[in-house]
Amino acid sequence: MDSKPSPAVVVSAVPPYGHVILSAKWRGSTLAHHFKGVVKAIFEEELGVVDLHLSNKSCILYVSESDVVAGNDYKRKIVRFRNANSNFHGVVLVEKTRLSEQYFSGLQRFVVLELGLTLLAVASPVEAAQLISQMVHGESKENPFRRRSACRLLDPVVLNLVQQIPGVGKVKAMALLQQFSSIHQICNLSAQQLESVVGQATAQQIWGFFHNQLS
DNA sequence: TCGTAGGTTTT
DNA sequence: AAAACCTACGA
Repeated sequence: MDSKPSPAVVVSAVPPYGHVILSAKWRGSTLAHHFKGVVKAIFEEELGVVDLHLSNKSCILYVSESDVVAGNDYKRKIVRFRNANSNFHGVVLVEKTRLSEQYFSGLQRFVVLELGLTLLAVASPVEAAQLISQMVHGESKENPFRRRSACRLLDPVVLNLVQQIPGVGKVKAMALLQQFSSIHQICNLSAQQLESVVGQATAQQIWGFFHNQLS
């Protein structure tokens, strides 16, 4: 069921779950056509330089094969895209085809290294639609397009285990793993060594947790 | 899952 | 003493 009377007023640029907002110029395009049945498209006239909004606070700029090959000052466009959407996670979706692949590494250097945006390559509009569908559907689950607050270097499983130690919460678990990197290491530390990271009371608690056999 | 009250630890 | 932290509880 396509809902044709979409609201004329833009309340916000964040679509409801399972939907994407895309700029009106995509109406009737191959890309939009392949959303059918998987994600719902809401067309919006004034989206500025953005092509597509996802509800996970991401917005997408689509760079087509012809944009790349013709050099259509897409760089200027990407810069405007980045500047206009500081609150969102900017993703540049580029068509990497036989014709455009020779320009890809240059584009990659520019988008990722210089602008700090995410770059995703697809071979065709159909593939782009599939990828976007996956991004939309993966929103509720963990997905690689979500902004991560914590640093990715710490294993979340290990982090959780360390937090099971009484007196140790998020902050101290992070601090401990930053300094000692493994549970195995932490459990062999003396209370004095632990005190270099954590306070005296907590150091005792941690040492006790590993060494006091509770009855 | 997220925010917060209330008690404890750290500085 | 103030700031930071931990935990448990309720929306």
